[in-house]
Amino acid sequence: MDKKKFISFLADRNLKLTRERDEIFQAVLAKKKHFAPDDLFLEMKTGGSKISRASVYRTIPLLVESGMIEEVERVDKHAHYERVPENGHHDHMICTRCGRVIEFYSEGLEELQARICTQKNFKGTRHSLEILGVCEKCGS
Amino acid sequence: MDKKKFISFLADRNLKLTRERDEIFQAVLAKKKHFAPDDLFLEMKTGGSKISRASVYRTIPLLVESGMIEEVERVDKHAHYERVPENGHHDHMICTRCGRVIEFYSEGLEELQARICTQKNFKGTRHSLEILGVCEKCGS
DNA sequence: ATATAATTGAGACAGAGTCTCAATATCACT
DNA sequence: AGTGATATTGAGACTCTGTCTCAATTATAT
Repeated sequence: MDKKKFISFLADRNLKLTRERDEIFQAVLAKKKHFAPDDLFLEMKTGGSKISRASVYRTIPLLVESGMIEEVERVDKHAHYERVPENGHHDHMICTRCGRVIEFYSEGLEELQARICTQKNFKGTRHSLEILGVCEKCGS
Repeated sequence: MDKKKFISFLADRNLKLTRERDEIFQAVLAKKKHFAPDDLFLEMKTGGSKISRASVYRTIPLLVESGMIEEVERVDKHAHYERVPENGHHDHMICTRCGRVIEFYSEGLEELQARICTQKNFKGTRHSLEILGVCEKCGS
């Protein structure tokens, strides 16, 4: 996902590339891990930006729709996002003791899901799989 | 999940079987579909109970831990739960157009996940898989 | 340069869920 | 059954995430 793609996404929908959207795009680009919208907003503010909470919350769905980020686990009460990684989609294991998040990807799992969708005449576009349990370190 | 199991779950943890917990247990038992905690609370109130919101919110994690209910999809902003069905666990497909929830179960999917957990030395206890997309009816 | 339509920020608002603490209820043990 | 130690409750204030409104501002096509 590069900026050109985001700009053309906006253009396609008659949306404007404003300074605010650009700032948010950059801030998200700098994110290496999961983040919550409100944290992003606070970080930007702290970093000197004049952005408003509303703009952050308004822009996030655009980033999702343009394919730059996706919503991830909600162990917590509120939404979390992460950049769609270059190396593609993955799922998560979440340790209920220490909160560690382990990313994994299984081709077999993806294929099996696709097959199940076909069976049910369901056009799956994305999915989220979270396995809760206890990680190696905590599982003494 | 019957009441005896819940009672012994409580006993194991030095928790008391109060009238309130019992009321909530019964109310949840009567639920056939997904429900949100706040709705449950309001229904109980409307039904004449003197229960407090705090008690409902406090009891729900106990029902989850005792295996009576599990948290399900969060397309919405808040948590939803459903009774763990007699016929066992299942996953969900969620139509992003009409909101319909399709339940499905795949033995293969379960096994594959178990295998992945083993590989990662992760003790999976439960999982939630939601496939988002467009259902048969909406996918014209 | 201008017109039009999209966008912004501030802050009020809404809704879910949590917390506090004094009053009360449960249960194990007589 | 009575008692004491401990768990639990309800009310409502509070927090936090997220949404909405609307007048002022800004991006873009022309």
